[in-house]
Amino acid sequence: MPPHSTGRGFHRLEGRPTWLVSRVHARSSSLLSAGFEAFGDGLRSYHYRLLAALEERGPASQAELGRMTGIDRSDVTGALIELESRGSVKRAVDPDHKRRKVVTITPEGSERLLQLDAIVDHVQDEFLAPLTVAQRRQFVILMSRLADTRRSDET
Amino acid sequence: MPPHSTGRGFHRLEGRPTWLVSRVHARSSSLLSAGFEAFGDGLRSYHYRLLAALEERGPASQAELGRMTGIDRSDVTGALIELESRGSVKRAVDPDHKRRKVVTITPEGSERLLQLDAIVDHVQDEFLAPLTVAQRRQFVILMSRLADTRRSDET
DNA sequence: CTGATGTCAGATAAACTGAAATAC
DNA sequence: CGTATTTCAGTTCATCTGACATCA
Repeated sequence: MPPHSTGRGFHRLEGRPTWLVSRVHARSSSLLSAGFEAFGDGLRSYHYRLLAALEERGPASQAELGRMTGIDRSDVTGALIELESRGSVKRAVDPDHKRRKVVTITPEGSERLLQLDAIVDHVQDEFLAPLTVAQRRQFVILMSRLADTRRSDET
Repeated sequence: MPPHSTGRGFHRLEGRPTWLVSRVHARSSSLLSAGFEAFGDGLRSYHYRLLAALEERGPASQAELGRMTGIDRSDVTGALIELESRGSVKRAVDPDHKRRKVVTITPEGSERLLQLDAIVDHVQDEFLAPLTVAQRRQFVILMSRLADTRRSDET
C-alpha cells in the first residue's frame, strides 16, 4: 500500500476522513444547536463566536471580527445588529476612520457570554464523552493542526 | 480544574472542540466540493455516498440507503432520480413489498464511483497533509469513536 | 483612483419537517 | 387500523456572491 495515499484498505464511507469529519460535525452541531435552542435565548453560534472574540480580543471593527471568527463580513453585520438590539454590544463609528465601526462588548454582553459558555461547556462534555482524557488532548492537537492549515496555494 | 469539565484554561474559540470541528469541517467540505465541482461532472457528496453504499452493501431500498448514508429519505429520492437519469443506478419496485423500491448500481455507476473515488482520495490526501501517518491513524480512530456514538437518550 | 468597510439582497448546499399517496 | 415507504413542497442554518455607497 503506497504510503502517500489513503489507498482503499477500508470501506469507502466508514473509514474515510472526509466522511468521518462530516458525521462528527453533524453530531457536534446538532448537539450545539440543541443546546442553544434550549438555553440560548434565541442566540446561535454566530452570536457566541462574536461575543467570544470581543471578550478575548477586545473592541474591534466588524471586518476584523469577521476575520477572527471566520464569519463573512456580510453576516457579521446582521448578527451584530441582533446583539446590539439586546444590549450585548455597542457599535460606534471610529472617529479616526469614519468608514469603520468599532464594536465593544457591554457588561450585559459579558454576562450573556458566560451563560452561553455554560451551554457550550455542557455540549462539549457530551460531545467528547466517548473519549478518554488523553484522547481528548490528542483530539485537540490533531484538529488544531488540521484547522490551522492555510489554503493559499490555489492560484 | 475539575477533571470532568473542559474548564476554561484556553481560548474560547481556538482550543474548543466544537469550534475546531466546525473549522475542520469547513476546510474538508470546501476541499471536497471544490474537487467535485472540478471533476465530479455535476455530482456531489450525496451522490457519492449513495453510490458507495450501493457498491459496498449491494442493492437496497431507498429508506435503507437513507439509514446507511445518513441522508434524509426525502433527499435520497432526489439524488437517486438524478443518478438514475444518468444511468448510474436502476430503481425497480420490490416484487415482495410493492411499496418499496430496490435500488441497484449499474456498471456505469460502478465506473462513475471509481472516478469519484479518485476525487475523494485526492482531496483526502490534501486534507490530511498536515498530519503524519501515525497521526492520521489516530485521527481515524478518534473520529470513528466520536461519530459512532448513538444519540438515543433524548426522551 | 484604489482599496477597505459596512450594508443589503439574493443564492447555495446540507439537513430537516410535514404531509400526502401507496401498500403491507 | 397502524406502520413503513416514497415523494413533494417548503424551511432552516451556515456560508458565500455580487453590488453599492462611504470614505481614507
